[in-house]
Amino acid sequence: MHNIKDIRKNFDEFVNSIKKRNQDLKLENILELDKKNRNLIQNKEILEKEKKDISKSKDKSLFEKSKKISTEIDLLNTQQNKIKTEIENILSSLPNLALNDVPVGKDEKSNVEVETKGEIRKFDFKPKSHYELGDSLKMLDFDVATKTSGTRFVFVKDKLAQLERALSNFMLDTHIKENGYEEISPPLIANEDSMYGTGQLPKFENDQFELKIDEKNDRKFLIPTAEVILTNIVKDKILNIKNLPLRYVASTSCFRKEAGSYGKDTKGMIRQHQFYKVELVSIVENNKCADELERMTKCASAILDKLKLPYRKVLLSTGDMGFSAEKTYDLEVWLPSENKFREISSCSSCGTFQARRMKTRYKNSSNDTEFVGTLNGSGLAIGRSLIAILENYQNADGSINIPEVLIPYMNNLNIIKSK
RNA sequence: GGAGAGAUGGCUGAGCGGUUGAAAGCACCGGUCUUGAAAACCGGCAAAGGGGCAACUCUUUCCUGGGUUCGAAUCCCAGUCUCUCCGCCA
Repeated sequence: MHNIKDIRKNFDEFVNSIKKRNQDLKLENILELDKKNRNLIQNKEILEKEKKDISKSKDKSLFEKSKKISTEIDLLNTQQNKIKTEIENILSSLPNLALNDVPVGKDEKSNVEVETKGEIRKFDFKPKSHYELGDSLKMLDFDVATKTSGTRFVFVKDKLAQLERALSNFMLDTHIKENGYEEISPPLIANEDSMYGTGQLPKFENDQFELKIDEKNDRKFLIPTAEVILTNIVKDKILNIKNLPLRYVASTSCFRKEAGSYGKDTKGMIRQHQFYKVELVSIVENNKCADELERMTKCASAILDKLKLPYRKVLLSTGDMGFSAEKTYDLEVWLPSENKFREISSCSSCGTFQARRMKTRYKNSSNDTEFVGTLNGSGLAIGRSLIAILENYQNADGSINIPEVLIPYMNNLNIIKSK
């Protein structure tokens, strides 16, 4: 959420920056609405003052007049509320502005590779895809998932299910012990307010699974990422600067409709309606976002280092970033079967964008109230990690070696073979 | 599902229909004292919005939305949430 005052002050600049996010916007009338709004506020305040003075004076002869003023105020109020909602509707649908060091571009083609790490393995046989491997191991079952649930679901079974658990525990342990994150096991359902706070609503309602609960007002959604629930921990709060930064980690299921991705990644478990993800969230003083983003990305990439998976780090362009982000690094892991890098983590700084929506503030060193900075990142997506291990650690006979760091989490199993 | 209780500033917690934006305590900030710290004492300390270059000033806000009243944190109605007890259940 942007501050209307800032927009008012630097309108042209604002329009320019928002255009970089590829928004076709109808911003022309926001200044006009703002002007009207402020006029109404001023008129209202005059009347309110008058009314207040009358009631203070306790002068009975003025009571009738006060009544009249009340109806006038009511009138102004309805007018103002209408305009205020209009302004809010516009503001709440505007994406965050990109930082200056973010490459400008329409889409992922303008992303900038920052670094490549790890060794891409040379196979002396044709590497199979994860779904071929999973199928021959009889440990990934898409057909039964289709039967019980529909497309874009999968049954992970036996040793691969264990591997999935192992990945989750390994990542959690690492972030807790080495990176100072606090472990949270959160609700997987978020209310409308929280979804608004992190920016999933109102614009991306179509991507969300909404629950039918027998309640009148409060809408509930399955979380598309733990970011929603972890970030909203601090909703409506004024935090003590001493407690910052707050760093949370959670391993949760995530639920996405993947609306609009028809025909994309339909094979395998790259793109599912439900998947596990270990999520990192940081709440920081707003001038520390940039540093925290570097730190967070390192925390995520360290997992790939430990798993000895080859990957590259990419700085997303203005057109490829998410709605709430001001700067985003993606980590992309190498998938031999596709012969390319695929996203496995996305780390974003949102600046004060989400904090404004959530009303999360802190007192700075001179005791002024300021909005916090929020960041979130995957550390990492579990499903895609599983895929990456299957494909990168496969042997010619279809068996899978277990990455060294995971062996203790697999009860010392070091290879997965079909029975 | 049945029966009660409650929702007030960063936190805890008073509150009478009329200088209550709100007592008190804690926390926080500044000062005195101290070699330093602590303690003690003194002072400051809500947020959002409007106007003003500024000093400053005005308005709104005591869960939310209605209502009564010249005037509502305080009275009435509806809703949301929280807690306690009973029942049921992982």
